[in-house]
Amino acid sequence: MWNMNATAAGTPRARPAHPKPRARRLASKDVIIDAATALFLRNGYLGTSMDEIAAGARVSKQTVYTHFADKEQLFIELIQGNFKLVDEFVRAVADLLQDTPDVQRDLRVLARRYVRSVIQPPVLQLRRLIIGEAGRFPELARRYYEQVPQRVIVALASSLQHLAGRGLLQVDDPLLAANHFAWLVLAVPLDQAMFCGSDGSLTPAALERLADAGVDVFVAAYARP
Amino acid sequence: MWNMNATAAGTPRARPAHPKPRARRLASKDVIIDAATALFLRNGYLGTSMDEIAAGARVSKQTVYTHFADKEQLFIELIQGNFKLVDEFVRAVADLLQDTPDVQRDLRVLARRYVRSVIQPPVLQLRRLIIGEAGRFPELARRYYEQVPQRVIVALASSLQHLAGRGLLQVDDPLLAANHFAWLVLAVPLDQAMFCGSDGSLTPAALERLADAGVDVFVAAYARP
Amino acid sequence: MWNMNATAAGTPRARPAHPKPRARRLASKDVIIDAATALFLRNGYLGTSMDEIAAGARVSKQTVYTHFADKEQLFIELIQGNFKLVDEFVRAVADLLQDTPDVQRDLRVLARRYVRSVIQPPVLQLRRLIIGEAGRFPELARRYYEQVPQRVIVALASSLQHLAGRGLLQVDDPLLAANHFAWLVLAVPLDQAMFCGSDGSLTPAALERLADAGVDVFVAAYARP
Amino acid sequence: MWNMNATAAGTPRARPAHPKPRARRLASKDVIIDAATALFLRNGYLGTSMDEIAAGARVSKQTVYTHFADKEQLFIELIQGNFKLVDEFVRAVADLLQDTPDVQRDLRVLARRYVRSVIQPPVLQLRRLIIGEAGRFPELARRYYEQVPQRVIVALASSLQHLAGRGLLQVDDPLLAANHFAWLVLAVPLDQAMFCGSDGSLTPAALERLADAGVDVFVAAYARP
DNA sequence: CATGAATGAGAATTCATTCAT
DNA sequence: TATGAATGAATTCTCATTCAT
Repeated sequence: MWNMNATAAGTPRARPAHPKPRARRLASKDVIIDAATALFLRNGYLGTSMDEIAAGARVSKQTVYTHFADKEQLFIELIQGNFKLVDEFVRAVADLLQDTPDVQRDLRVLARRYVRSVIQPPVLQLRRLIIGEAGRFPELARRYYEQVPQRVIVALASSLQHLAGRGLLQVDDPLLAANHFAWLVLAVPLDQAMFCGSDGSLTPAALERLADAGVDVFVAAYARP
Repeated sequence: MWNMNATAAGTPRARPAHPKPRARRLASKDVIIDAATALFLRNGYLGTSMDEIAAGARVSKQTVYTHFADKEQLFIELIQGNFKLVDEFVRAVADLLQDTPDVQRDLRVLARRYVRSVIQPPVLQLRRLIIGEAGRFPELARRYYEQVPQRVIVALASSLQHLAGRGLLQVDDPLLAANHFAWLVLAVPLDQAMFCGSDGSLTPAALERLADAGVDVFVAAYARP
Repeated sequence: MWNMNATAAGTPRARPAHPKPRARRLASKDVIIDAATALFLRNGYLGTSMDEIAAGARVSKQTVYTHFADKEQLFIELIQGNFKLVDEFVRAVADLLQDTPDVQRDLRVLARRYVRSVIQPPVLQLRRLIIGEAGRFPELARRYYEQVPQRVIVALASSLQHLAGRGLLQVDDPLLAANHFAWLVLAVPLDQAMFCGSDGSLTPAALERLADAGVDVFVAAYARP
Repeated sequence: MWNMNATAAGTPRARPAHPKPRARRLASKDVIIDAATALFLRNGYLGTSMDEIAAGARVSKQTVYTHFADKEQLFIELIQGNFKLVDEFVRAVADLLQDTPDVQRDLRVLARRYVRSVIQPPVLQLRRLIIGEAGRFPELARRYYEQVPQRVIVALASSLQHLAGRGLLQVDDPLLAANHFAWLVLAVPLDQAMFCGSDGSLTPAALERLADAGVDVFVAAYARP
């Protein structure tokens, strides 16, 4: 199972300092979040009932309401708990491009990691879910946009600017350049995944080829002449 | 209201030979589709009730069921009726690039038209809706992907290949090049629109700037040296 | 298919004297009755919808209402049309027992014919249907009781009285004796059939054994000493 | 009202230790069953709506659904709860015939009790209901047949065999003999009741005369010569 | 903190019946 | 006579939420 709260959920269970009540309390909240996440990602907001969530968490319905004011709050809290999914990749961006001797090679490495980190079922489902519920939760969608994909773009922009400073690239608008890089690399498989699930031709090899091709276009356009 | 069955619906209303019943009969299906479309686009599949649809169409609920077997069929039929939205743009692609003397200028014209045709509320809402319901209607999402965005890509690819034949571009993989063009031009505003609705900074001027910048990158990478 | 209106329905189709309209008129009513009968027998009164009947008769719903004022009338008319099912057997009773030289042998013959004529799917279904709807159509159930099973009892009683007159049986109350005969012979398989459908152990051989045993008891009790 | 869960339902009401909630909790299921039973017996399965049941039990519709998965389950559970109706009579059979000095007299006593226990509105309604719904609930009908009427027959057969062992009757096939006894005694009023409700000529005196006459025929045929 | 029972509003769908052609 | 479209009321069942324990 894909547990996006692995870190948060694992901790309290791992150290039962206060033997039962605390452990149980935290556990039940996490259990609820896990169950709800799985259901929301699969069936959407309206397609998921509080009954199903309680049943999935093996908890009474009222227990769900003890932890979350209502369905909306549960949904919002749960979705926001997944914003940290990109943290790792964002950290990697700077490291990778910092002092590279070969821009194109390392951009390829970065591109492949980028694609790999985004094109995985939970991330894609989350993206579909948030887009689909953007009408019902506009604020949430906006926050996701800013804190997840945009944070990656900002990190990329910063690194590209650094490379430009080293004279390796010609970058006038770093944010725009970061967007061009990101979409040249990611747009094709991501768009396909949005509509066709994971049953398309998205083999790892195909993803790498697409990423490489995107990097080549980027370099051709942005490399210092 | 945004009526995607304009052609079909318009005819009988324009020709009220048999005053009422005929008009009523033929009209009711279209009226239902119009009402349902507006509601589905705004509130999603589960967020829209058959009662609301009937009320919106000023028709009894059973009349809805006389025309459509059930909610799913209504949804599917209605969504598929919107696939023809891109027809016009697809036709324009070939015309625009056929015998252009200035590739970059005409690619810019095309890019602006492309962005303008996609970044408009009904198209965006439809895209959000289909992505959000891709789990519930996978087949429908797949068909949309193939018949709407992919058809544009195929048309673009064909035109780019033509330009390559004329020695104006260097294109090895026309489909990939078409994708690069499309996403360089469209991805930034489309992605933002998916999450942030139309309340972002998507002024026409900003859209044109983004489109132009995308074209420039494309040309820098794909122009014959 | 089991068409209990075979005689009535067959005639008009067989002679299309007035080519179309008359034939069609009569035909459509019969077709409706056939379809409705099959459905009512299988699914009961409430379990059968006018839509299904119209569909089964390949006729528009309004056509059904042209021939029958409403669902109740259709049901009543249709059920009453089946009362004549026993006519043949009633005629046979008198013939069989009139001048018999061997009472026990001919009572056995009669008993077997009786069981055979009752234990057949359409008759059983009709019986279940009328019993099940006796609360909704009490008058209809009463009429059925009098015109179908009671007519057989009356016929039997008359024949038994005749045999008593010939000094072959000792019969004080002919109707009661007829009932005793009928139920000794029929009750076991009929009761089982009411509850267990036709999937019980009601082989023809078993039916004959039961009938014979019932006749033996009857003769033991009613034979002139 | 005719409450077949008398035992189960009576206990909590009689002992209101925890004043309300406990009583309410346990009671509600029984209250629902009582209301549903009355309605199903009167109007049949399809003729009874869950709304009516809830209203009859003065309970919200959802409360009905918390106790019973769906209408079918409610119906099945409720019907099966009535199978124990014959328990008392089955116990009486053995007691009555065990050491009788006068077979005919005690068979008459038994016959009258038998008729009286079967020819009473709730039993008759239940029988009609199950026969009427045998198409929709074949398994339920089969179980009823085996556990209610057949259990009586088996008990009767056992007692008849006992009497045969004492040399008072001549019984080759005890089950068949039991059936003959049961139907000689019961068939006439039961068949009439199935079709004509309780408004027929089924006075207690008439029932006794019929029962006695049936016993006489049985004895005439089965008494040891 | 956790529970089982309860609720009222509303979901999709079907019903018998009628109207205009 | 026969039709297709339309209706309003009713169907079974589910929803998010709350109460008393």
